[in-house]
Amino acid sequence: MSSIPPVPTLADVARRAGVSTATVSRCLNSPGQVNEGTRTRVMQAVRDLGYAPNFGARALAAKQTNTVGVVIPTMENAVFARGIQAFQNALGHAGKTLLIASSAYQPELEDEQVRTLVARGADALLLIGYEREPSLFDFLARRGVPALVAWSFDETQSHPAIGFDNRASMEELARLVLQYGHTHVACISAPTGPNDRARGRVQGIRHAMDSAGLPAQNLYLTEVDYGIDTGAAALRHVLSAAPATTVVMCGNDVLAIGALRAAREMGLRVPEDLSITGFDDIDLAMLAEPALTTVHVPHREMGRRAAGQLVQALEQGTPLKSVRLATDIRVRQSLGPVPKG
Amino acid sequence: MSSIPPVPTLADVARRAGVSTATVSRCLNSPGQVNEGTRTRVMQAVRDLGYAPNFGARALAAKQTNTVGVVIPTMENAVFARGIQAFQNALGHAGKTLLIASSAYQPELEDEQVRTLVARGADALLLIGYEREPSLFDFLARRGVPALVAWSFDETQSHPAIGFDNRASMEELARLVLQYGHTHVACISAPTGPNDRARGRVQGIRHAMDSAGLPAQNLYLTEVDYGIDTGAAALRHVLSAAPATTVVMCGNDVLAIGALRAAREMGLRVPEDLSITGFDDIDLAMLAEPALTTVHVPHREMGRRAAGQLVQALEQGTPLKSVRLATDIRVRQSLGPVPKG
DNA sequence: TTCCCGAATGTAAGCGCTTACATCTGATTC
DNA sequence: GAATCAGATGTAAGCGCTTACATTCGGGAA
Repeated sequence: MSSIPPVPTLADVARRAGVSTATVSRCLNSPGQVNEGTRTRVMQAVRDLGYAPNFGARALAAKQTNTVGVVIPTMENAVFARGIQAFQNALGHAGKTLLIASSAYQPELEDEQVRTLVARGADALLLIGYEREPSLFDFLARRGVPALVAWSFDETQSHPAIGFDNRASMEELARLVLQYGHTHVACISAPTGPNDRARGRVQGIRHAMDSAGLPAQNLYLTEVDYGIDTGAAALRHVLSAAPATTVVMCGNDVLAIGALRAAREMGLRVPEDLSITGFDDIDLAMLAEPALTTVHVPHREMGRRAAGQLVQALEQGTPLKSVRLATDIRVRQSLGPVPKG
Repeated sequence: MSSIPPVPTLADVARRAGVSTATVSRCLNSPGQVNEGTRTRVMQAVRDLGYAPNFGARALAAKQTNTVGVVIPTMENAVFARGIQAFQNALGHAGKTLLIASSAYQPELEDEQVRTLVARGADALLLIGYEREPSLFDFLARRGVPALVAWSFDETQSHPAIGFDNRASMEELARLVLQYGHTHVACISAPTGPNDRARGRVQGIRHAMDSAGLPAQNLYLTEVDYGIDTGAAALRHVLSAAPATTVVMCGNDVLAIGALRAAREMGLRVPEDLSITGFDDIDLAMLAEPALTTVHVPHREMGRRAAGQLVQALEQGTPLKSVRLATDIRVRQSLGPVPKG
């Protein structure tokens, strides 16, 4: 592999520039401390040799890796891709690199991946949602790894988080739905078991209906995995299991798009025969036919600010603070009044 | 921060289990070598102490980080998100972690990010497209870092790659388009300057037209940045700059979706008044109205196989091999015959 | 001129782990 | 019962870098 010319080390550079390794190290890390002439000589040697510092050695000696980890359900969900892209950009500007692990929505994997990321040298972490073993947070605290929860915000939770209140946002949308006169609501949700975000959204609907004096059985809830096809299948199921349904509130836009497609395939007009809503406001939401009424979430801002906080925590030791971001309802064509008759 | 109980080290575990550090290390890395009784005792100590290995030390001593890097234009493009997600999954199964950098399509950033990734300890790399300084490949070779190009395949290039032939795939689609009788083609492409994939696609169209005996000026080419809105704007521009156009071939589906939207806004029926095609076959392509005729690319397979090759290269020293993946045309409604009259 | 001080540089001690090699144990063989 | 051997474990030498501390040197103050 690394045949004749072995990878150069700091010592090689030092020898070539006629200085000590300490000076080379200083040139690289705090150039201000080094006399200009020396510095140019050293940098030349670095270039000549094609030197690049050894990561492990640097991490070991400096006790930090300049790496931040994130555990994400999946990048295939545009919602995460968007937020994480912004997160990564901001991190890059601060000289940090992103380490990614994905859990494929399997909760038992999540905790393990957090540990893996820490073992892989993550200086700080971003976690999606609160849902994890308390011992995990202990572990992170003990190791001094700042961890910020994102995509969720719940004032009853103590861990610092940046996100929005899933429950309140969905409740707001549900209120709007009820104003349109709907009384029989179906909800197609992602599995709520291991997912505080999905759960919060369902609670929001429940609460809005409750406040409006509608009985619990007027909400028909079904849980399916993430996907367009599963959303489509769920719509068919809902309409046969709860035929009185006049509006289907979906836990996210992808499910809603699936539902929309199924409705079209079944010959139902949206919103004349059936209303459908989403959550997230992905690009697709606006492009769908009819365009989807949904909850807009500031994913990019969330990613950017999450990075900012983590970088500050790492560099200045600033403690993490919870931030609640505002969401807003995007009223488009997929929601309409209750069909007459 | 890491207050009273300092982070435990291998030595702490060894002491508690009453063995040497070597034994603990072996328990962790090759458990088979250790007597079962000893192993349970050690593992118990590991758990009691909440020990997790120090990454830097491990990397330094073992000379590898089990980390693979990728430089990606952006995760917000579903095409990359999909492939990278599959890549990451496969890597995870092999015990490797993914390090991500994104270039935001800025070529000058790319090379620097490759170096950063290497300095951050990436054992191997995945690069999108061939387009980079030759010295970069030298650098990687000298450091013994296997690097695989993805999303492209070009037999005239020597570097190992896994991907598809952008030129040939687009040429195939263009042939189909010409069969429909179109003679005045417009192409909305991503910037071809720093992007061999975009360039290949344009060449494919050129070549098909050439073979069909159509003059070069019958192709109107415009280049715009990635995005739905830019695609929409480009369509308006194309139709005013080249009014004879009867088909718009877009360099990717996102641009095509934008074009579709603009056409709708302009009151044009697709495909009756104007045909539009895409490339990539993202989810959106099938859901659009009308559904998009496009080139289907096996992104997930590409990601999975890229991971496989890199892992093999790392663990068995298997040399990287170029793989050409097949694409196929998905004929849907957005392409139709030339409008009469 | 002598002394002191700060800037520039050098010296060397780890950082926590892996691993080649050495040692020890008990079973197996003759 | 001695010799042999394999399996289990211990010893200790680094891996390449950062950084506290030591040293050197030149110039300004006294």
